[in-house]
Amino acid sequence: MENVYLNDQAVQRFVEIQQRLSKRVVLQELLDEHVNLIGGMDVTYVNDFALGVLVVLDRSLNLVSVYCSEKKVTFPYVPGLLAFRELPVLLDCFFKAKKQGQVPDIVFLDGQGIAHPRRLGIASHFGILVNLPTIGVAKKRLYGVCKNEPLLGFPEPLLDRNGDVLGYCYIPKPRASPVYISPGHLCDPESALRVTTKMFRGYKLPEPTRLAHHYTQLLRLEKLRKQQ
DNA sequence: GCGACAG
DNA sequence: ATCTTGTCGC
Repeated sequence: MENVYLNDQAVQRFVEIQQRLSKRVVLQELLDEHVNLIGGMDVTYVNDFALGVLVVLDRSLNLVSVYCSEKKVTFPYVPGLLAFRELPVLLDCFFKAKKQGQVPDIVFLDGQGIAHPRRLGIASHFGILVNLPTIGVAKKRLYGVCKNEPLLGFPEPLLDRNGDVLGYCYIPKPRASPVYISPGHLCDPESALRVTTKMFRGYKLPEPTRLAHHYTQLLRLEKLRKQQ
């Protein structure tokens, strides 16, 4: 069920959905005092299954809770269409948290926000669907260019073809490759940078996504152990 | 036509 | 993302 191929017409259908949704993305200042409960999400894969995690942290970055979900994968990985592959399992995690009355004030996702060909990376798409501020922190670049190479602790603007700032390329740790920070929804590039730089604790990734990735790997080991 | 291409 | 060991360095 994983060998799903998308022909050009199918790709175009999803691209049009993104173009329509991207008009709903709101870029605005996000105040620090509105960031108390912090969410972080990630997804891993085991054969045909996607395993998702939502971690919730308090403003001191202490872990408050972990929500997880498992879904069969029904969409292939296509650069630019990542959200259609990962959103199902992520939304399920989010709804579990919501049922517990534990909705984060902001959510960090592993991937791009508006630093995307149609300004609708997975962080923006998720933010629109749940109506929450989101920030995307990706380990690789997808779209946009930097004028210079970033230096440790000195963000370098990530620009689109018109010179508009999409986000920032940033090296949080010595000898680490940069991460790409961009606002998803209800946030702007400057706020995304300011809030995200407060989330680093000595690792390449900010605590919300780093912890989400950690729990996702634990789930993966558990899943592999059960089926062998 | 040739690269680039989140996870 | 995943497949995978050792190794350099603090």
